[in-house]
Amino acid sequence: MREPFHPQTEDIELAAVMHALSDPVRLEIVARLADTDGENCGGIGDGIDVHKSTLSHHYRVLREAGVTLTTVEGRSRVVRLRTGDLETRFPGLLTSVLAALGRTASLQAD
Amino acid sequence: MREPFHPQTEDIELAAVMHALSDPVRLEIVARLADTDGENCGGIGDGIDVHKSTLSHHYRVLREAGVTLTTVEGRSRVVRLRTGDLETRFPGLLTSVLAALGRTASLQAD
DNA sequence: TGGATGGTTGGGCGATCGTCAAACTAACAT
DNA sequence: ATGTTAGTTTGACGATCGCCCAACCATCCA
Repeated sequence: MREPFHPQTEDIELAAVMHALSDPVRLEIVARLADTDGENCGGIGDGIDVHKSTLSHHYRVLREAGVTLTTVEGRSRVVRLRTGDLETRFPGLLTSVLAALGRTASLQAD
Repeated sequence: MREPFHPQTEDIELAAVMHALSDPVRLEIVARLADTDGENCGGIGDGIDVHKSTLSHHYRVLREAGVTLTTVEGRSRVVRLRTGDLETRFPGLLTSVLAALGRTASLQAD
């Protein structure tokens, strides 16, 4: 399958990022991505109690807002936080959000 | 008039704050509050092109999320950013948002 | 080729959102 | 008392949201 759409770093909009991070399910996803060094934790819906299509929707919102990077690996997807891009675009923002979630940002280049 | 409802500092929720800061009009309001040392800039709708009731709605969202503090002064309201409370609850968050808006946080105790 | 796996897409549902308009309330001035 | 000023509240509107279900599409393995 084609690689899905991702905004360029400079096209990431603050309002879109804030909106993406305003939903409990998406915050939980982001928290888990932070736990696993920015990578998706094996199977796209690891214990979050929503339908898989709902989860797919949330992953899309995060991706299109520029929060995550989704790459296709065979028949599964790997999702990573765009830690570096976000730090470039909005310094300190993701770090403080992760801190608020009780996580630590593991800064790495994307 | 009665003083309106404000959440306690410890009751401020991340998702609510993120949601409050995910709308362009509200981000503009926050940016202007940051410009005027956290205070409302004379007249609650200073040049933002929305109806006054819409503006009132946005001020309520910000207040109930814990982003702003609204006090009644005669027949007008004074709105301030809850800079200190937010820094306590979610360190660095408001600062990075204001930086993203091209503003500087003027940290003061509320 | 066929079947299972992993995820997306589209439709539909109720709920919430941002907006405006109109009515209302409270504070001040005359 | 009357009017003005400043803002809230209520109700309505279309748009979007989060959710599920069903159908679909790719990929991999037999």
